Amino acid sequence: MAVTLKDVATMAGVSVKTVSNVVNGYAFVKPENRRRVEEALAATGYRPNVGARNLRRGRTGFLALMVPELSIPYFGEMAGLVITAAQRRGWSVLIEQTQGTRDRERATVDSLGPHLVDGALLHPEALEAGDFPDGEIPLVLLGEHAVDVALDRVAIDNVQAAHLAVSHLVSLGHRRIAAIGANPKRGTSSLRLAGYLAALEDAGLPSSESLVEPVAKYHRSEGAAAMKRLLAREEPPDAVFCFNDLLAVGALRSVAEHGLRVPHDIAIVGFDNTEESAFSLPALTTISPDKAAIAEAAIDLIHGRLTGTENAPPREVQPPFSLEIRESTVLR
Amino acid sequence: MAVTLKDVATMAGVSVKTVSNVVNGYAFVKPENRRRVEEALAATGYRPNVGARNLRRGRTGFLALMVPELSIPYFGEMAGLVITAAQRRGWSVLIEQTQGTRDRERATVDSLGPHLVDGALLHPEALEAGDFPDGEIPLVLLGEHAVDVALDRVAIDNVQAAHLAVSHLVSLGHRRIAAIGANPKRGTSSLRLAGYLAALEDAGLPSSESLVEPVAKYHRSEGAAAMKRLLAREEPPDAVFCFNDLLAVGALRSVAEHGLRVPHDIAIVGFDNTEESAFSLPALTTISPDKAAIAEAAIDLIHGRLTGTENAPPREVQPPFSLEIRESTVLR
DNA sequence: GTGAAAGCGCTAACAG
DNA sequence: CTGTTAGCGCTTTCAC
Repeated sequence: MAVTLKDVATMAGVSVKTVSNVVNGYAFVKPENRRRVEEALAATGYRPNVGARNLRRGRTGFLALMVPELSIPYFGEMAGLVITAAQRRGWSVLIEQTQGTRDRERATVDSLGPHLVDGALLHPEALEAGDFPDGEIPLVLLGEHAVDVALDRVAIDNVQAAHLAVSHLVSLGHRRIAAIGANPKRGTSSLRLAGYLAALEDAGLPSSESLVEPVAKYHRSEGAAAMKRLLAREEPPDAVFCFNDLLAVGALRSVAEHGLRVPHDIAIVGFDNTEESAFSLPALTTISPDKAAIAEAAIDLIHGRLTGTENAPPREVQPPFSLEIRESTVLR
Repeated sequence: MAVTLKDVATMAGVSVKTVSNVVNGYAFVKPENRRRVEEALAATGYRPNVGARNLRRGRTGFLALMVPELSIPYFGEMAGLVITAAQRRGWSVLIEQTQGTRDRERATVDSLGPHLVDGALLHPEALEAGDFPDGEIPLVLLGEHAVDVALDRVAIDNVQAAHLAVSHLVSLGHRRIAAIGANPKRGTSSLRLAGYLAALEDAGLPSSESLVEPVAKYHRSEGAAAMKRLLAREEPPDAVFCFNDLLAVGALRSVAEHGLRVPHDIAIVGFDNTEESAFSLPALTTISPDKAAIAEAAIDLIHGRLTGTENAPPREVQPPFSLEIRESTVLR
């Protein structure tokens, strides 16, 4: 069996309290006792029972991170950064996958008691306003989801980012700029769509939705299929703004299979700056959100709620982003 | 404050035990009482305190998964599958990242008390035999790491897989087959290297290590750099076996930048069949381990240790793998 | 400075 | 069938 505080106390000939004091770094312990306790600690290889400690303290030491799918590069990268950021505050991270379905998201959110985790970072895809539990633990929303709920939120300015991406295409002289990624079923993509339309309008280009290709999922295969549809049109576009890098990678493939070249015949811009996008052929021009800043901000928000002013109004943090210009729009 | 079992009991006018029985689905409860308890449960919105329950039961409901980096596609995909497999057994998964350094791996492994998690799946990169703690909780090793320690282990047959990949290249008529990925500092790549060398030998080709390019990390940039070195040689290879897909993707880029074509001038094979590899240009021929089977097997092993015969000798499971033939070796 | 004792919320005996 | 009673291992009053 595992060594308990009591075992150590008996061995050192002191009370549990004293051992607890030593273990928790309490300063005022008689040197003599401290020495004996430390010896016993070392001899037994004592390790605190985190569960018991947390039961007593009323915290768990865990944070939950809810994402659609870890196999999607953006979420894999974000999860890695969140884990790193959480670690600095002494938290371990528990990951839940929802596949982006409302059912799974609701089930996950419902299971998040204050006993299980101290807080949670949510990347919802389909959750609606009423689905959120009443603030037992601090929740932070990640990403652009448009749901209207009074929670802390961290996301880059998606409208501006999309605007920047499309303006880049405009400045390169493209006139028929399509978009891949609108998703009518979910509010998810509305901001990027808005930024796209606004940029066209600002450029004096016809900003209808006729050049917008919807997709069901933000996966490579959907990007490829959408690009095929675009290329089959009477007047194919001369540039495409994809709502994420995965879609853009798929689009790249369809363009190549069609015998056309990027960026000569069609320019392509992605979104997320996943590591993969720097190595595709051609490398993708893409919106690069400061992912580390997103992770840090989210962890800080949770930490703030837990320590400071519990009932402050919801905060919204917008980390910086930039446009990473690569070969898919500008040939080196 | 959160609702406790006691609150519900008071409200329903029964004892905690009865409420506990209802909550835990114990069959024999007087219908009348059951009804009242269920009402109270619903009225209060009671949710069990997992921490307390586990403290009592001596289990935690958590499993740890240790990987180098979640942003590496293979690990992102594996983590996703592990979480899914664990969920079916009622476990939540805690993810720890080590960057593949021995220090961080050791720190992680040391922190894995029986109080924190019920078991752990480890994907060590640099850990050595003596670094493992003495079996307080069931540990399962993932991947080909060559360390010699008496633990359950799940990995495809890396020697055979590498052999298959290289034999494919041989059967296509290639004679100067290089390898990218040997890593002298770590034992990690020794099996794939062995398979590569064996395949060359079996084919009657000179199997020296002269065509082997070492890398420090299995990242795209290292693959690109290694391929550059290969292309700068007096006699460049006509095919390359990369020890993972990331290296292969990097290699693909260097070949393109060099003005050569894959597979016409150089054929390339990867390893892992990450989703990205199906969409690179050209799509990668790659070894495809059955990742879902790996995840399932690992979870089953932990489960087995926890329920069944604790002290059975270590088991080694070798899930199936296959060769996914794509454009980087055979033009469609 | 340190010990004794209470109890965090829950489940597992053990009576009844 | 159900109530009472002990703890799980820890931290925290509160005395001494």
